[in-house]
Amino acid sequence: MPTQTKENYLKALFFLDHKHDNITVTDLSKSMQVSTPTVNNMVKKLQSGGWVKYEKYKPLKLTAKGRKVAALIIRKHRLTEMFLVEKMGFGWEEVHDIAEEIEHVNSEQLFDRMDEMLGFPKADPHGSPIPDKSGHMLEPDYIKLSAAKAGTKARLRALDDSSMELLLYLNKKELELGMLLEIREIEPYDQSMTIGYPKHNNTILTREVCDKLLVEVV
Amino acid sequence: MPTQTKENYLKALFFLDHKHDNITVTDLSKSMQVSTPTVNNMVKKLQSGGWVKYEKYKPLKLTAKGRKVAALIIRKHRLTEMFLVEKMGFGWEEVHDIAEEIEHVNSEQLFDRMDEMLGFPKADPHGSPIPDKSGHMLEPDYIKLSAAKAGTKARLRALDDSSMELLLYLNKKELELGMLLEIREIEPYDQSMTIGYPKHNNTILTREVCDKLLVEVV
DNA sequence: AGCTTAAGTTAGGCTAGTCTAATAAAAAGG
DNA sequence: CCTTTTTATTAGACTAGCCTAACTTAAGCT
Repeated sequence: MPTQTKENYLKALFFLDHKHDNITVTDLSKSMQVSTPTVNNMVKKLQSGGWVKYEKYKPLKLTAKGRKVAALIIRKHRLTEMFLVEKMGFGWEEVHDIAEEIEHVNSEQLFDRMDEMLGFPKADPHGSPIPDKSGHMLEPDYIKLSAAKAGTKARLRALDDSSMELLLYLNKKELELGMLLEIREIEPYDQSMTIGYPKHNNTILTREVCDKLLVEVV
Repeated sequence: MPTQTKENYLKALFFLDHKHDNITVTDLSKSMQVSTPTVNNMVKKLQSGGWVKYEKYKPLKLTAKGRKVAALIIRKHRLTEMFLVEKMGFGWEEVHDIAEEIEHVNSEQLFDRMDEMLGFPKADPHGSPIPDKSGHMLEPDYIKLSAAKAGTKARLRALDDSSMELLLYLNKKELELGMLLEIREIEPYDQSMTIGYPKHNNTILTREVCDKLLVEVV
């Protein structure tokens, strides 16, 4: 069992792995908000534990074991977020920090029970997939709204970033997961989009926002 | 904000405070399962933080501030236990260890929400009182069943010890909080009691067990 | 009261996780 | 391809928590 700190490093590595192909010490240090020597020191320990493959001056790689540990923590995080929203009435913008702490609780039973009570959900409140008990997670191939053409109809399925700021912005715009969006117009100058969706017929969203909305074209 | 470790020391001090009048370094070291030098070192830090009053070779004392911090953690612990039992279907013998971890989660909202969902309970699943948000807790003056006379009718209200072993034993005997107990007979030789209660007319409980059952005479 | 035992304290050392400063290797760019 | 810049590593130090061994103070018992 890795310590709580090590679990956080593994989680960060897991996420970096899904973006870049080559994870550098610097990437991880930025993601963990610690100095590079700290990361250097830590990856050596993570290697001794068999969670990471590390060779001097080479990119970092998660081992299968490390990837599984990370996925199971993400599972606990996302189940917790879903539980907080669905069973305890929290808003989707309030749950991240709480889940960040509860994800380290050592109790299979607790999370299995949440899973059961939630009816074995496949995604968390932000649309991110929940890994199964063996650490596998299927990532639906949603596209960014910003990549869709004018006239497209698409359902909002997930967010590429669940920062409090974005979530509060979407709350204000009354944009929710599952809603059907229709791209009415794309402004050629700045790629901002005019979107229609329930209760909002012509809302303008900037490129920056559309980049973070993952949709399923219908 | 004390660290998680310090919170555990304060909690232990709080409980010791309710038993002995003079808390010694040795008491705390036994309760925390660490060496006396470790405790010695820690109480100095707890003093700098203003949670404990400490003078060399003198008994340890919690300050008002320390007592409040401890009570609030106990509040979080007991609300969590209650939530796990009432809202998530756990058995009263399963919840201690999980609550031991969740009690350190830093979110007033989480515990307030539990409190609300539970209807502001006054006791946890083992009958222990739940401190209020300002750290105050009223302890009902239940008596030990072992202190009652033959013929007494009393309601089981709380346990003086919630070890897994006792809880599993009580499960086996189908003894639950709130049940009306009637002392049919007390064996003079070993003080074991013959008790009647729902579905069990003549169960013998040893002195050791009766010492841990807190009742309200009716 | 004086000696013995128990309890508390100090000293010094260990791991986990962090840092800064200095150095070494790799990558980038003329 | 050689120099500069960026990135990675090493060295050494610090805090939080823990330990054992040695020593000191307090308590307990003739």
